[in-house]
Amino acid sequence: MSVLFTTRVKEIIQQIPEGKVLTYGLIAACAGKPQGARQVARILHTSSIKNNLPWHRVVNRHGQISLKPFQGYEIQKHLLQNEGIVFGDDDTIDFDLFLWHPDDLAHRLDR
DNA sequence: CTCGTGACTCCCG
DNA sequence: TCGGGAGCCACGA
Repeated sequence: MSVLFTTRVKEIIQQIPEGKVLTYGLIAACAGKPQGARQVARILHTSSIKNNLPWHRVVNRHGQISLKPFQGYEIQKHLLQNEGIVFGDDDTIDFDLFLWHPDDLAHRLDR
């Protein structure tokens, strides 16, 4: 509430632990804009370089990498696998195992 | 300030 | 089941 949407997005992404992932929509919702998934992607794209964010831990709501092949797809997949995340036959991540569940999410919204 | 773009998501047919 | 269209809004030029 007291901070910018952009700032929140960065904070949330930085808090994602290794071996876990989050979706664009979820991050957007946590940051206060359930419809801002696309903005998360843009913020991520621009801020990941400056702030050195773990952008590879962010995937779309299907549990798949949104990037197209030769556009970062392989890199992200490699980084995730390197952290212990497993991809299914359709390059899908199992949310039951790897989706990050923020503990104090509700509490975080008041910050 | 205005305009174009996009690492998403939802809704319909 | 799957593809196309529309909405969303931050960022860079």
